[in-house]
Amino acid sequence: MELISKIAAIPLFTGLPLNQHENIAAIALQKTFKRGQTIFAEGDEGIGFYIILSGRVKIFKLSAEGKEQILHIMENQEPFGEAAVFAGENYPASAQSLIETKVLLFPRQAFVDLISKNPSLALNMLAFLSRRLRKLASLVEDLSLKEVPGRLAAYLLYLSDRNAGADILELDISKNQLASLLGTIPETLSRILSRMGKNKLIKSTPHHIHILDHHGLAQLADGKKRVA
Amino acid sequence: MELISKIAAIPLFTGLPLNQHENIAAIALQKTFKRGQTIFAEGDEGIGFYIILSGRVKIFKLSAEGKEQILHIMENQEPFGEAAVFAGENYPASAQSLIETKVLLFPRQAFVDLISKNPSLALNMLAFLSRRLRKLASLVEDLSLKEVPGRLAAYLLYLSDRNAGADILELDISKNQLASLLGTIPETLSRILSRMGKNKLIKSTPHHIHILDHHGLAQLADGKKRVA
DNA sequence: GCTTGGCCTTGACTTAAGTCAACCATAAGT
DNA sequence: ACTTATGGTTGACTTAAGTCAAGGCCAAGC
Repeated sequence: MELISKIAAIPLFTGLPLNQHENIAAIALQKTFKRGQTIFAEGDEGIGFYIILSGRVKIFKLSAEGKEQILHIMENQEPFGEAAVFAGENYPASAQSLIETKVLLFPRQAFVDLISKNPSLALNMLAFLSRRLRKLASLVEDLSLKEVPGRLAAYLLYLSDRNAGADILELDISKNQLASLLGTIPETLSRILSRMGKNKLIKSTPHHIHILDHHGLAQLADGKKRVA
Repeated sequence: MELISKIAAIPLFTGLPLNQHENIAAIALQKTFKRGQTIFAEGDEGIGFYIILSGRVKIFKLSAEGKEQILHIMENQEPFGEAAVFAGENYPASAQSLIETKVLLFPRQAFVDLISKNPSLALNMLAFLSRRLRKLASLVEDLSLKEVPGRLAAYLLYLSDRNAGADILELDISKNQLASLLGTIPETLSRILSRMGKNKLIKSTPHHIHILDHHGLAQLADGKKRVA
């Protein structure tokens, strides 16, 4: 069956005995969300966790006044909502699709049963949670210890790294969303992009950013330089 | 042996088959750190993870200019440094003892072996990592979406909750450290404590904070009010 | 007793980034 | 083709919180 081959390709499930893929497929539910749909909201009961088959999802928190802080942007075959499965009973943040998105939903109890019979699945999950923890720790560091130009520089270098050091980056999220990911607002982001442009660090167009000076961005990212 | 009974009492190890406690004890190393000692630094090779037997440890990040952001304060029987065991190979943040501290160190590979043979240990660990993830997400939320008075109010209420809703809180960390935990600096913290005092929300003394108005603090914490 | 050094507080000043508001450009809908 | 959103940019202004500097307080040590 087709679902099994999809599951076999998911990093979280690599290294498992092959027959386990069937068991996993047996408990998974396929779901589709259109652009902008809420998958779950902070505080909702944690019915299970999700893996993205295609599309893109933001995980975020909202303030009382409606300001949004994005914690992660999930793509590809990444899992999300796991924290609610293993601790507490509700989701610690909200999830919304940014574009049309297909996911697998793994109901809580069935997945816990599965994991308690598969040590290597447990270890995979531990690795994923640990990586998530690292990313969040680094977000805290950025928010607390860097100013916005530094955060942006770090993010651009991160994108470049993910694309084998490419100089031309395609922005897969809107600049509004990027501002929210960086913990700022669109106006500030816009001003800083333009300052970076004047400093010949980057060239910004609506959907792409061209990196002109990797080294300069790196200095910005770790606070060794400022942008005029 | 005494070590085994200590291990049996640690939350991470509850629900395990009794004979496993011996195996756990067999791989644990006891260590003692004096006040102010570095247990590991960000980027160090992750040799294993720790559980606190007594004392207090801060987990933190440092900026280029030396500003510090505390991610967690660990006490009692809490584990730390796990992220380095299950993903990546180095510690994502630094750890330093705040007072004299005794820990157990579990070497990486030995513990991974143990966990892959004990599903309930794996599930316990998943629960701990998930809770850590929640706490970090909430720190991000605080840093990004609340101002300092709101963060402080939230922290005071959290302390009060942990003490069965007590009104008189003993500060177990210095105000300098508290400032670092809240993502600010001692001067700002000091000013805000004094503003809260003038607003009859709290009464601050060197080592204690007396909560006068729970409701008012709660409103501050979720941005429904401000402090003059 | 006096001195030293943390720790904390207070004041005067600076600054990064947020708010408010106007405006432009591109894409979509009638 | 015109209108309407939506996303993005720019300018003038405000503000929370940081910096720099001075001073107070208490405990530890000579």
